[in-house]
Amino acid sequence: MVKPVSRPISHHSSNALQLLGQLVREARIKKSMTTSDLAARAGISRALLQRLERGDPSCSIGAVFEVATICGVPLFEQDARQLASHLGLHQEKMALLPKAVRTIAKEVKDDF
Amino acid sequence: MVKPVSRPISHHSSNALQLLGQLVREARIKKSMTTSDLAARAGISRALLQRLERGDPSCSIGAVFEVATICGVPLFEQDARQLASHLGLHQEKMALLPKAVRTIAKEVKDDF
DNA sequence: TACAAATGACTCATTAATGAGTCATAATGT
DNA sequence: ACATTATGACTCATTAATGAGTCATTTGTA
Repeated sequence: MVKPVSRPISHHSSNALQLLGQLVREARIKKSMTTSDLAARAGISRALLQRLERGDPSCSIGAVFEVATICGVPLFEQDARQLASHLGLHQEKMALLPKAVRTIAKEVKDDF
Repeated sequence: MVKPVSRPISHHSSNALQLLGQLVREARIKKSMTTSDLAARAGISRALLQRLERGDPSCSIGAVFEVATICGVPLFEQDARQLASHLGLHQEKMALLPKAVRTIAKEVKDDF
């Protein structure tokens, strides 16, 4: 009965996770919403919201982003319209990139 | 055998998810890493990485952030140091906020 | 062109996340 | 100060995510 080791995570990622959680919490309080309120609006359980705000890495990103959106926490851009247009631009941009990455062939012919 | 309806998600959240996935993919290609390479470095499966890049909302945010970090995709700030300091500032800031949000008591005494 | 490798898109078994519930404690408004 | 409500922190059953594997297709290069 050993408790399985959780997925290792870099310090930087962990910081980002915690910051996002705090931003959500701050925004929630600023809007005078209870944890139950926000959870209900986001269609998730209160328990999950609590884990979100704590910066739990195992939460689904969909849930986190949805909550952030409801609270008005900016995900990438300040403005939603910018987000949508950025998505479009990137889609066009991606079309120009190579479809597959080619790895340097591992040293052939060194069998002497 | 009905396929369970996936968690409803707002358009805005969906956009953000897809954008993040594309940024990861773009960064990966720019660094000439294969999906297998990046997945291995992040400690996840190739299948999960593919779902990440597609913007799948069900992926764990820990996996997504870790991959983004490895690729050098900025999560919030441009600079990692800013991220860490922001986290500190927010922690102090939070100490000043109310610990609990109080809901207006539901109309009492309307039983006539 | 032909070959080797990368990608995308699946299935399925296993593992982990989520929801529901409970309890103790802390915080708020009256 | 008191009553009420919010919060935090658990457990556990259920549900969904993840990893491993496979196959067809596409891509880049010799």
